[in-house]
Amino acid sequence: MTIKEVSEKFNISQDTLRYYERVGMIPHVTRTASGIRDYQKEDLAWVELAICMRSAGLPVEAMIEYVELTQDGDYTIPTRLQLLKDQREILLNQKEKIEATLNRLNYKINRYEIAVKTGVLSWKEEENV
Amino acid sequence: MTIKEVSEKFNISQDTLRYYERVGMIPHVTRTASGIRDYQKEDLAWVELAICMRSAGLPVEAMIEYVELTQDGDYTIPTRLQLLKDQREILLNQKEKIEATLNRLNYKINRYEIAVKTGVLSWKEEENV
DNA sequence: TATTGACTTAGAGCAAACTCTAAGTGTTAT
DNA sequence: ATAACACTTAGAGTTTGCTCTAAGTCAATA
Repeated sequence: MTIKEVSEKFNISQDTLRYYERVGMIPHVTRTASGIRDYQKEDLAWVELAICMRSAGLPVEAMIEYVELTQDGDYTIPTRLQLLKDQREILLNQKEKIEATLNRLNYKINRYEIAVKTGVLSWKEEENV
Repeated sequence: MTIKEVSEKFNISQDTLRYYERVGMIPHVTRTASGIRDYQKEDLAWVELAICMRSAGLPVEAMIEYVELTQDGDYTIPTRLQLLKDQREILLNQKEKIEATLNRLNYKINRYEIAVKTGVLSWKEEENV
């Protein structure tokens, strides 16, 4: 699979794909004899994983570390496990922040909807609940 | 309340507090006769709202727009309502991304934990599920 | 065969959200 | 009253994560 096809498949720019590889967020991609990227199944799996992690907001740096560890052999498994647990912790935290903010947004939206319907703002905006 | 106290109360730098005010992410803060910030209850409510929105990852730009609209009077209520709904949409989306990534992390963590316990990696790492 | 177009690299540029610096003013404790 | 420290502003610098540019190679088609 060419870089163009991968970029279209995952809806991500070719630049970003090269960047991910360059910084080590995915391992080196398979190349043709003339040095052109030819993504294999495994390469695609790494790309897909990288996109998933990034879309959740995990730092590029964490993925780089994880990839390095996987290249270093099975003895890094406990370290990898810890890394994954740390990232999970970050995501659980972020999820809570989002939920708290969603609750506030819902509250405000509800009040504004009543205000739009009735023409009366039924709470002090300054409260900023 | 001085900027120092507010910074300690919310665990956010004084620089960031000044920055939020400068770019309009919160309305102008009450000042003493000599021009020094003296946060009132309402100012604090804005700060707290700004921090909440930012912690969920919403862009500074959205808060700036919201603050501008609240300063412009009640006729902007329908616009504000739409803005809040848009931001809620973004957060719901982000929450889904996080949940998808959490599922993957949990799967991997589980496999690695078994590997650490049994000494056998029971799946092909390349699968990157 | 020439030219079009996809690919390559190295490295510069950019946007967002802070974060820091410099130069100066105000306030308070000894 | 003078040192120490908090405050002020304007503007420069930093980090992250891309994104673009330039200069060149390679492959396929008119």
